[in-house]
Amino acid sequence: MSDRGRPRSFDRAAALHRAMEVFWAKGYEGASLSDLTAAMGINSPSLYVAFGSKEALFLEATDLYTRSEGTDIWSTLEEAPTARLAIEGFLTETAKAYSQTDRPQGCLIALGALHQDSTQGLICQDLRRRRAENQTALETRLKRAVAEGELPADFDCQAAATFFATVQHGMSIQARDGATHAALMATVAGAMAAWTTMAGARA
Amino acid sequence: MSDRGRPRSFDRAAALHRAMEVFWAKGYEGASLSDLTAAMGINSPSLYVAFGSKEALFLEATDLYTRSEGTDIWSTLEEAPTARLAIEGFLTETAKAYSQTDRPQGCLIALGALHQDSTQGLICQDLRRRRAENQTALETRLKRAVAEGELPADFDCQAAATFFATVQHGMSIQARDGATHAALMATVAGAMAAWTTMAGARA
DNA sequence: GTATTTATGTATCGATCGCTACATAAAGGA
DNA sequence: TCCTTTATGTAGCGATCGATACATAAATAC
Repeated sequence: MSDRGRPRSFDRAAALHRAMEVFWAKGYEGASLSDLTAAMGINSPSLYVAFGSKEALFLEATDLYTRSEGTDIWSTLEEAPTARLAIEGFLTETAKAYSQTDRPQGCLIALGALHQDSTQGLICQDLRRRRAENQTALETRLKRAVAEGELPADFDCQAAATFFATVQHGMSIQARDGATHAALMATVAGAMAAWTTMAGARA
Repeated sequence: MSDRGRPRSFDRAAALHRAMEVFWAKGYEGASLSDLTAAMGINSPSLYVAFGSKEALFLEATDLYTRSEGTDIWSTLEEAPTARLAIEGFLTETAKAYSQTDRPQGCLIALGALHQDSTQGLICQDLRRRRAENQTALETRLKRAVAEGELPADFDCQAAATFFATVQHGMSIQARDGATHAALMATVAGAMAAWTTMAGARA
């Protein structure tokens, strides 16, 4: 059914990847249609036929971001044998990813659209949902550690998840300010110093 | 000399305060001239005569922000008797300020303009400078504690300052996501748990 | 072949962007 | 009073915003 008509003359996946990079570097409102079409190598009608609107393109770009850029960070969380190594790996991978120089610094999910606006309510809402999901993933991993006996029963998983998620968000701003990998790792060390106290303390 | 001509018919300081709130809520690029003039209760020519340009208005607004909203946070840092209380007070005041519901959540300095752009290079640069100054203030306070013997001589003041500054930046995003005062205090507790380890450890 | 469907390139659309020209109003200086 | 200076309100500047109308091109269906 859908293979009728004139075939698309550009690589949709490649164009989406370019769009993701533009949104990542400039944010939703900072990325103009001119920026996007120039980077994607297409004209605006092609963009609208293929993706629908700027808003839809952004949502699809963030989804691609989550599936591509986020995997190293979040797979570490799940696969590490202990919660401590999971958190440490999660933050270490974050430091590595955020300081890569061949791509925008910091996280698209964290920095893409922070200022709520009537015209971009959906965008802010979607990014907030993704941030909340990430924090939930942290909390789930910590709860698993409690259930497995690695952490004490009175360990406040929600508070700890909030803390580590907040640290990661701060690292996005730090990375945007040009922080080196070493500087980001200083933050990771600080966060893991907190772990030592949190995991060792008893009520 | 300057009291010649028709006198200004609006309160310049009050108008600047309104402008600050608009920039705070919407960011630099998200705040349009229409938004600003509407909030300030003036027409655009009055804005340009009184403030010069949108860019100059923003710079003046951030300066006002630093002098007004930032004092509680940063005075605590200087006045607290110990470094531990200084950091704890600094973060506690941050949690209180960022969760006020009668003003925008989070920090103007942290969230005002994160995406560098050809048209707003000065804005980004100015905010980065202010963020760097804040981190330096933290580092200076910690160095003082080392000099006074409160902290060990091998305490890594720079790394710790980076960590606490990053936590505060993360709290801005957390606050923008609607975090309650209690949620922000969970992050503060995490950061202070790090302090316990950092200040207690010996090389 | 013809009809249908979808994509592309050109050339815009109306709306809004930051900003300003212009005439007028309201003050002090002479 | 008249001149100069500064501020205000109206009205609109050129540029750019996100998004489309339109004719044409290129595929399948029949």
